[in-house]
Amino acid sequence: MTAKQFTSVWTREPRQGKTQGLTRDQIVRAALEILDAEGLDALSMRKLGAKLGAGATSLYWHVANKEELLELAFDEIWGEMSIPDPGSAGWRDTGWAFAHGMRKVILRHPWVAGLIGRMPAIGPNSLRAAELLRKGLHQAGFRGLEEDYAGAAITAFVFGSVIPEVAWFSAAAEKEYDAESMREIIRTAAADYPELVARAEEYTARDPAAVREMNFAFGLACVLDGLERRLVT
Amino acid sequence: MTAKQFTSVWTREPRQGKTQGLTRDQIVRAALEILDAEGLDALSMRKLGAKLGAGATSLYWHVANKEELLELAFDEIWGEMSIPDPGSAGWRDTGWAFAHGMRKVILRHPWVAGLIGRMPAIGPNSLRAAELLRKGLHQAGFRGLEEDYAGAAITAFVFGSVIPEVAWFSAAAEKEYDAESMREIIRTAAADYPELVARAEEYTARDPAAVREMNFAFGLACVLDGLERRLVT
DNA sequence: ACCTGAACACCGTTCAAGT
DNA sequence: ACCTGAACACCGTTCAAGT
Repeated sequence: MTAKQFTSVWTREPRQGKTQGLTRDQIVRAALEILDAEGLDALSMRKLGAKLGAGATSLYWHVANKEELLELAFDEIWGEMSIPDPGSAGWRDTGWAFAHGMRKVILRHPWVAGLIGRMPAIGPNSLRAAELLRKGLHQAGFRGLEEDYAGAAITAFVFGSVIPEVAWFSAAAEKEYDAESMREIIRTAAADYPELVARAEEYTARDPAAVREMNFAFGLACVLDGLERRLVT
Repeated sequence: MTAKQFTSVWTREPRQGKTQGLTRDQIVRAALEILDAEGLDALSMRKLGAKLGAGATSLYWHVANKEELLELAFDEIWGEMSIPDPGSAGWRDTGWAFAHGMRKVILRHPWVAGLIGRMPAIGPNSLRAAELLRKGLHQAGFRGLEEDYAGAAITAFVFGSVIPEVAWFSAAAEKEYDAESMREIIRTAAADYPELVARAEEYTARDPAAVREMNFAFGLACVLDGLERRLVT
């Protein structure tokens, strides 16, 4: 009945590595290498330990568990996002750059897609980004809860766009599916809905990267238009 | 080098259960019970087998692997979505109802959040829903690729909103974290960003379910406004 | 302070064997 | 046609023991 205490990597001091042995940074860097090269499912404590020339269980000295290690890795990559200071650019440009920046980071590190929403984004890099977005929206004129809502709308759209995007291309890539056989499956599965099939055919006939870009730009423009309208009235 | 053939549960006939033994339906229903009661991570082939009074490995006669079993379960729940026929309602109402319907389904079955984007949504229920959305947007006036983009914008927003929503409350619920200790962590982690902390305080001070509802409604209205504007001009 | 190895309690899946 | 059990190759994590 008594509620458990919530704890977090971000409010606990890392154990201090004087000079010897492993450091938390080293571990996170090695984890990122595995994640980038082989994906989320490929990261195991044993494999990570081996890569560092240590036993798997040694890692537990530096990190409470795998979940917290992933929190550290998750935050790390948001450091790559370059966001224009909302002071100089207009809020709409800031939102645009923010959304595209997030998307690029996720496409560069597809494994994050599997972590989004699973962990609190309260690491330093996540917070830095959140603060810049908040500042931009505040300058735009949003106040109080609407400041949150507006920011949530943008990030929700980005996450919801990019998660399936990543899943499709990384599944297709790592399993090397034949594109034509995928189309064939869709044709027969959706045989009852000819218009849906027609849409899928046109969609897949073009350069996939370009279509996805346009898809993203279209939706983002909708969200930003909606926000703008909420400011005017 | 030769690309692998893509296969799918949806285009393969289920092995026919004459009268005896397990059926695929039975397995999927039992899986859904475990998923609803205990969540995605709690579903294992062994546990599912035991629930059905069978060996874990018996399941592999009816289902190729766990992934395909999850595809079946994933599609099943979209059957609960009731969508107004776009013929009678206006497209904006259809979009609104569609988005809220999706959200409700996900909140009722939080485990789906972990599957979104991970599998092709080409089961019968998913397709039925997709077709209704497509029809609504077509009637609204969208044509060609914009029909896809408009639909993708709506679903992206819904998924991106609901995934973190589900993650937070289900993590908080199942681990029974003390709400005050979570606020405390945020306060110290975000100590450098007083405005961000202030936002979080206001956000968490209110009835969480109501705030999330408003958050969702706000963002959805933005997306729909944006779509509307793209129709007019 | 840091690391190790053995051990525990799990996984998904394959496959020869049974009925 | 359907199910079983043993087995394989893994997991994350704990903990007493080492240095």
